Amino acid sequence: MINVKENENLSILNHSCAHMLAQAVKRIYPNALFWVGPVIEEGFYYDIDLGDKVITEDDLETISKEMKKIVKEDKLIKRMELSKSEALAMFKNNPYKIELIENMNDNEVISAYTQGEFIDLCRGPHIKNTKLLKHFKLLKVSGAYYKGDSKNKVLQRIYGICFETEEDLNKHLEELEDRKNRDHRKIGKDLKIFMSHDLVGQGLPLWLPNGAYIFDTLERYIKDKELKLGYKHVYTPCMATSDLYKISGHWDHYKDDMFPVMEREGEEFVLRPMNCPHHMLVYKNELHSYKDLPIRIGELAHDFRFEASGAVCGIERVRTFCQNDAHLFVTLKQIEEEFGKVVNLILDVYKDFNIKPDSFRLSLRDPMDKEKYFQDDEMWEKAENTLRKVLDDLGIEYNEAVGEAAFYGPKLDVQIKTAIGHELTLSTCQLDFLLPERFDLTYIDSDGSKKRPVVLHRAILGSIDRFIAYLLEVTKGAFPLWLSPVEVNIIPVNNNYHLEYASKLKQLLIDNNIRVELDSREEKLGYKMRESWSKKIPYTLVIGDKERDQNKISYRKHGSEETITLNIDDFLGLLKEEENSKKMN
RNA sequence: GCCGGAAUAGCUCAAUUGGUAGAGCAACUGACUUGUAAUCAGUAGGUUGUGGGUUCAAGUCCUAUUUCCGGCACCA
Repeated sequence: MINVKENENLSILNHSCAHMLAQAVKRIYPNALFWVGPVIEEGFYYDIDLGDKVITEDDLETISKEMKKIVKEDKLIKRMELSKSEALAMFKNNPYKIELIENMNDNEVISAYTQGEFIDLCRGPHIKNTKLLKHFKLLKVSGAYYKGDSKNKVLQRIYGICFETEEDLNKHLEELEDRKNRDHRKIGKDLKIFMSHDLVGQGLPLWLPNGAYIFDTLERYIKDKELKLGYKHVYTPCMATSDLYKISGHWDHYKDDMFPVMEREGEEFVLRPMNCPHHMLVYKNELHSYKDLPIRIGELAHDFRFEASGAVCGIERVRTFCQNDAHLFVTLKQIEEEFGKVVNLILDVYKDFNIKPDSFRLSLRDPMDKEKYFQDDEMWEKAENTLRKVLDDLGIEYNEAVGEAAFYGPKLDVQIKTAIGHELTLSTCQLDFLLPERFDLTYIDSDGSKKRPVVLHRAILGSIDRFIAYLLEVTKGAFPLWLSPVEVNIIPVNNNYHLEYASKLKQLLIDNNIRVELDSREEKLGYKMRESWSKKIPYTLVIGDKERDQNKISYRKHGSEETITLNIDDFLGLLKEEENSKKMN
């Protein structure tokens, strides 16, 4: 996928195209007031105040036509430089531009660009004339909060993209179309992974047998890894009294994003939005010696969050989800080593799934945000520097994101990009000095004194739900053998002659723990092959005279047109080997 | 939640300006007995998301609501 921002020529082209869009909008809506029109990874947009007017898809057509006219007019794009007072005078009718100008330094040279009758405040640079903007497309329109703050009014935002050639533009539009076919919602429906129903509710997916198999297999996979690394798994309730979250501090931050309180016999209960408080109590259940630490408590835990209706998306963002959660209780000295082990576990798992993350993000607090983050500068700096050091030592490339930390501590987030371009966190590891304080957690140190442990929160697969969404998109539903709900599909050439042998084969595969189906419907072979292919079953066996008489099997692998004939034992060996290797396609 | 758009058979989609809701696939029945990406014929399938309203007449217009889609905001 193209990244316009990383390509200097394309950036200039798209920025100029944003100006041309504004010019066209101004011609059609003379009262339009313009805010900003930046270049983004996927082209450009312009935020516009049109009063009560709302731009529709139809209006995009009209605006596009006007833009094409401007291309034909071949306006020269000229730069002019202004003093601050000249700029203020020139844009006096546009309060948005005035605001931008007022925020500039008094002695700064302010530039503006003109093309025909249109002028826009802009740093530049731009292309020479509008003729070069021929190959553009307006893509979508939406409301966007002024300055990105939901308390502000909504401006009209128009998105578009511009290329140097017609071919580049068409290629990009095709890619956009192709992304829709990789969307986990489409694949999840086609392959019967999950469903939803109005009567169950928004963001509450139902896992169908295929999806449930994948879900369960991932759970066993990660639990096995964790067991080997000394994790102990627990089961804790999906609910608790609201007091638990008042102690943890989550209540103050997130009560509006939780399902509302259920009250019975004078007690208040809530569905849990996360598991940290439960695990704190598990730790607190016994007295701990420094010799016991680190203690690693894990749980595949179902959580409930009342996500904003506009945020819910397939199984990628839901209102009930299963976290691959764990809390590591460590001494100060163990932080670095344990954090490093978590990062290594993440890398190990990513190797199994061939995951190439978009970025590693070190999420820091915003020191200005006194409301979200607990106030203890020393604690924050210590925590942030520790994470930084471990990442540096491990040689991991990362970017730092101020204001992305949890309220209780900084974290490492592994970011991925979905097929339709959402940036999401897959794995996370968070350092926390606060909750041990809130829950008064202690261990007895070697000198007999009580000490406070530190907590690492971590999720490797993140939420199983989101992880499956990701897998659906990168594999397009063609799962590796070990995760495939059905591994082998047997098709007899002719039921009259081959069904008996095919049935025996099926039983043999079942006895060897292979997930197998036998398609004995009275349909044409070609028809059944097509269906087996479209269900993305890894191995399709065709069983006829040859196989029956020689006690063999013939298979075709998903994605290949080659037919291979093998002895049954060899085939079983092949399946076992492929399953164990966890090889991705 | 905010700004828009959409909702028609299990799925993918049709239905001129308001005038008898259709097709393909899937399902079912029958015929065909087949060696690798759709055999043929037939049958059935719907209170057009839901509730109100306008009209002689509503899938189509108005209204409320639910869900979905595209963004924005949010994401412990």
